[in-house]
Amino acid sequence: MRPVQRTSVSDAIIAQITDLIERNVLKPGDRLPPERELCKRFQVGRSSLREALRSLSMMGLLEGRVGEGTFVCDKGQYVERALQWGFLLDRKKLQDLSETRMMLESQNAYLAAERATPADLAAMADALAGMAEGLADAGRFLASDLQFHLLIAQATHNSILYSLLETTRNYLQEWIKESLAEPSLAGPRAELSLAQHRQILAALQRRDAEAARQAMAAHIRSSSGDLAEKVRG
Amino acid sequence: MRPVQRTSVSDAIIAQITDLIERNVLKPGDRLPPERELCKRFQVGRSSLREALRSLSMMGLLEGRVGEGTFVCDKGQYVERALQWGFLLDRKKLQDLSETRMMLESQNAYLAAERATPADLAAMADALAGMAEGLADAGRFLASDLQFHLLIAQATHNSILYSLLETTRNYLQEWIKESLAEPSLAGPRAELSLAQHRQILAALQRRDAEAARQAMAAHIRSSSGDLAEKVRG
DNA sequence: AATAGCTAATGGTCTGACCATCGGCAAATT
DNA sequence: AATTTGCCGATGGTCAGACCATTAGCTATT
Repeated sequence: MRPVQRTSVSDAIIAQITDLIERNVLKPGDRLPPERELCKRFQVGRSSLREALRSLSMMGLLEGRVGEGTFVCDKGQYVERALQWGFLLDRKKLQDLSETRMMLESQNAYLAAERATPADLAAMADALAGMAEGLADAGRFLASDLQFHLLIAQATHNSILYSLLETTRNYLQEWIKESLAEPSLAGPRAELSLAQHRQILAALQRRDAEAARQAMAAHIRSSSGDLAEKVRG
Repeated sequence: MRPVQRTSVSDAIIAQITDLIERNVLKPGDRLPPERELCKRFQVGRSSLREALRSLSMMGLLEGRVGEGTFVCDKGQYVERALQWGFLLDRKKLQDLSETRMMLESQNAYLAAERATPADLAAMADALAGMAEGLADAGRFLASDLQFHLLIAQATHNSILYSLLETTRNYLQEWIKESLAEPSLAGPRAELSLAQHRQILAALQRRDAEAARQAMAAHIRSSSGDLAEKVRG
């Protein structure tokens, strides 16, 4: 004997709708029939239907707009979202996260060197200019800094890697803010950071993947050195 | 002026409960108060509460057992729920994911070479022996194979990297099962794979991080070559 | 032609009810 | 005394109906 198959109504609805989206019967942007209409078609109560729709919304498949209807989202964020939930629980491990970030950034630099388009490189140059102009303005400097790193991740043209870096940086952001509050970033440190970024961009421009990776690794090591100490302390 | 903050009741509940789990107030295995009790505490209707609980269940954070109550899942099970949607990946995403996995695995090998304890190495040797014994049994061979890779990730002693690798592999495996036929692994391919694993372990044992990374990269490149072709086709 | 106001449709929420299942307990059985 | 049986309350799962807030589209007023 084996455990009997116990199916939940909501799960069945979720399966059906997911199947429709997979088979492209429901295309991104399409509008679903109203909830009350779906209730009649599925022969279920509105609660069960809504629980199903809610779960699908949470997964990024659907989006409900009050007064308008329920729509199919552009497919794209499932995996990223799942990965995000994935290590939601281990967030205490800052050191691990920091290490992961460093690995992502250097490896992204490696890939970006091979794949960056002229437009990607131009955008990075812009961000670098923004950093230079913001030498006196810590806020603007850091914004351009962040943008530079995200542009590199974007230049890998790998959405998973981009989203992973984005997520790790988001988690680390609060501690980064803490370290920027100190005057340590002002003056020579900012100029060092800028020089390192120039080095990275130069490596990318001449398509030297290994140099790009090492430059990025060196940059992060030096720029997050005291961050690591703070974490340990 | 800016758009006013429109908060949904369910979302608020989801935020509160996830926060409790994150802060470890709710530990894995714990039982939540009954739904009707939670309704009174949150001052919300049961529909909204249930929509929230359903979403959390779908994310693998909670598990409802009829007649018993709602429980916090042990962390780790959330991925299994999520990988149900693995087939929604398009080809580009699969390529990206595959690339991410390769990067994670090789980098993990690098770190593992520096950090693996004797116990870690012994466990890897065991897994390798399991592969050797399972040369005729595809199921056992693959299980030992997977275990070997997870052991390497574990040997980094970085929970984030481990969880990331676990997630990516789960996603890929779900898809591999559907698309990749069995016979390709039989015979010489399995022996090649085994030899590559031996090479990796040897590099780890002599603490040669760079060699470990390259050996792992080479292994994955060769072992996932036909997968990549299938993805493109 | 433009605006204000109305109406119907829709998602969001609440309430109360019923059902199937599970755990625990007491009575009945061996 | 140990085991089985049957029952009861608690609980999650489901359903139906109602009300609310928001939105789009139409209508009538300006």
